[in-house]
Amino acid sequence: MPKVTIDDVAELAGVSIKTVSRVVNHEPNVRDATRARVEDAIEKLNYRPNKAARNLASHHSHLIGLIYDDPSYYETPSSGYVIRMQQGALSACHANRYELLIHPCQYRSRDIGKEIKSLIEHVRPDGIVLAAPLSNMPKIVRAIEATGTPLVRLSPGTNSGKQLTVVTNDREISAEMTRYLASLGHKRIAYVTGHPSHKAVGNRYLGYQDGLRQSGLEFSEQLVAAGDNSIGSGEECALKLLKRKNRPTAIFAANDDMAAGVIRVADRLGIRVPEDLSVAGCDDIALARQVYPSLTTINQPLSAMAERAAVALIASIRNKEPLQGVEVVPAEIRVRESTGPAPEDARTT
Amino acid sequence: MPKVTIDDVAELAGVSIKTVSRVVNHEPNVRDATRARVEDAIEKLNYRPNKAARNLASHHSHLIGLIYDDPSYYETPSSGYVIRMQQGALSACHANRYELLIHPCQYRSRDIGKEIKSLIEHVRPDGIVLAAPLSNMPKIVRAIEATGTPLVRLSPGTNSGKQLTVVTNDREISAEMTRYLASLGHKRIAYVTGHPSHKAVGNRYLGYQDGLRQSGLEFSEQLVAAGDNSIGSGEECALKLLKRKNRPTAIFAANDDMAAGVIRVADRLGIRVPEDLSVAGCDDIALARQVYPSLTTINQPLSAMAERAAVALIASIRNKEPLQGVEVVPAEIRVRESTGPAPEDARTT
DNA sequence: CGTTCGATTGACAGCGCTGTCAGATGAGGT
DNA sequence: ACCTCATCTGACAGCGCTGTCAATCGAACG
Repeated sequence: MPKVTIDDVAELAGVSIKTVSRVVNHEPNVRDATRARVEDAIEKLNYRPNKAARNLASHHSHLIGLIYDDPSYYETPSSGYVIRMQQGALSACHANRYELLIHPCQYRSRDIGKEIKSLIEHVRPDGIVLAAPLSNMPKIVRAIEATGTPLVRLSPGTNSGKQLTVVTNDREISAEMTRYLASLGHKRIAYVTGHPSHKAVGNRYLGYQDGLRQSGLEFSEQLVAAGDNSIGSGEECALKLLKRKNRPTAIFAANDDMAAGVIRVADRLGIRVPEDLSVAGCDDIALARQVYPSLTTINQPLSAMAERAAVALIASIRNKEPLQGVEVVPAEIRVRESTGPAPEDARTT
Repeated sequence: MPKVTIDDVAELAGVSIKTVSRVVNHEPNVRDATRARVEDAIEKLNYRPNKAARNLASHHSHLIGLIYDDPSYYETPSSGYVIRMQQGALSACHANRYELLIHPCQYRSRDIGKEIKSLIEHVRPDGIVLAAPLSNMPKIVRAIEATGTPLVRLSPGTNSGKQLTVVTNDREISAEMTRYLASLGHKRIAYVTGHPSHKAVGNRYLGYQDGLRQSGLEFSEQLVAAGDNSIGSGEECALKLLKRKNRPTAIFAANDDMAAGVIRVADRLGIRVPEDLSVAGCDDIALARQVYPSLTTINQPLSAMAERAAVALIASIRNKEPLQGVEVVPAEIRVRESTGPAPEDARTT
């Protein structure tokens, strides 16, 4: 691999190195003919710009940091979460000739603030994407802000405001799911709430209520059971809801694990899904496709959100414009086998 | 954040910048007193070396690439796999002031070779860790070799030899698991094989046979069923094995998914685990801890393997020594609830 | 045909560090 | 006191690129 430098390209193309630099960096003010000549030379020589030199001269690291909660401390589900975010962030970075540096971290550790600050000082990324639930922890957000590195937060529960925030439309899409169930003829649509500490999950509950209202159905505490996001809690809630004399014909759970629990209990009780009972979840985890019947659910556009965050970050670095506001990446309903028309005998009730 | 350069440190410490550089890079031939003085100055000024400048001057990128098969094309299980490798590689890199660049890729894509070559030429990592199953694909290995970048392969099925290879002791540990079952009094220990294309899984089968021999038990085709690594195939195999008149008292499956299938079937058949039947798996996926009873299994030291690979890579870059041979990272047996003493009435048979 | 002004191009000075190599230093031996 | 040799230290020349700013070009215009 004989090293090819910008000088070689400049010589072959008969221009100055500065012009080559302009072409490589897609800068304006290069005549088309010149650009073409330079591109030819680059092609011929198989020239690859040296990142270290570029970084040194430009005072940019061309690195984006993705900081998230280390999933290896938990059970699997969260690892899919991480992978998808990485994917989105990676594709945004690569499209812009940036690199992505991943940094899982344990927010429990006492010195997490110092740790992150030290990480940033050493690596000097040009920007940082901070994933939930870290995006909602003041200690961490402050540590990053203290370094002055541009920051985009993903799905923070609260909106502390300074930086850009990328969220999804939890409430609206949950309302839509509820309306979808209503449109199938369901009158008694129950809801299984999630862990109260999880903000997004709270929004889903509000969306459920919106959806009922929009469909002309009445909200009733009788049709709500409180889960904690686990499969087990989904089972308990299902049991509670399905043992009622006037049992619901549809159950909407705040996440897929609980929805899976509902299906499991229905199966045990001899209630057919979706003929006798429609079940809907939220998150579209792999499990949603693996259970039988497969689960109608709401996807979480994690990849798209991370991508959006990285793109915004890079754009703001380029334009030297500050990063602010809230960006919404819409989620979608994935209709699968677990939902269907309400049973005939329930439609009039 | 006023930028602190090496010159500032040199001035404060009253030495030349070269000496500061020596201290920062842990080079020898610096008097202890001098080193201490410089370290004080670094501390006082909160100096952080500039990576770009270092990379440029040293002709190293201080980057390690981790290339693996993009898990987002499959169902979840593999994402845990990726996370664990990332973890191991990350910790090795950070301990040595290297950064890790992740690169998921789809090996199906026709131009995968070119893609990887181009990636490497652009990024110029100092070394590459190549995960299974990519580590076993000649097209990919050749593409990397063509760039001249040092390479370490994880668990390649075959040993094409040139580069260092990090593997685990599949065969030995499977033999140990078999002996463990035998030591519990089991005489009829069945085996569920995995997908034949998967090399590691083949080694496990050999280990099973070794284990039987070492325990003085006879190998019998009657006690082997052929699965394909899926839960479903585990169920079929279990059905086949457990319907035999002289049914096995222990079943060892080549992976956890199939072992989970075995447990499920046993449950359906009213066979108690572990009282009537011991079940062992392999891989220690999250599922192994989630099923009831939890699964005795063999862990896959993915994190340790990736860490070892990165450490070896960095060491070889430092010493400019070539990288060769095979390194074995031992796996361990995780005893959980699914295995126990053989039933009394079977111990003599 | 001379001017004007934006578009295009190039000369040059670093960016902050490391490799090289020569020079300084000092412990130990004579 | 002087020499030797291993140890320690510093001067200096880049690494390959980008930012700055001045120079040049050329189409439009009077």
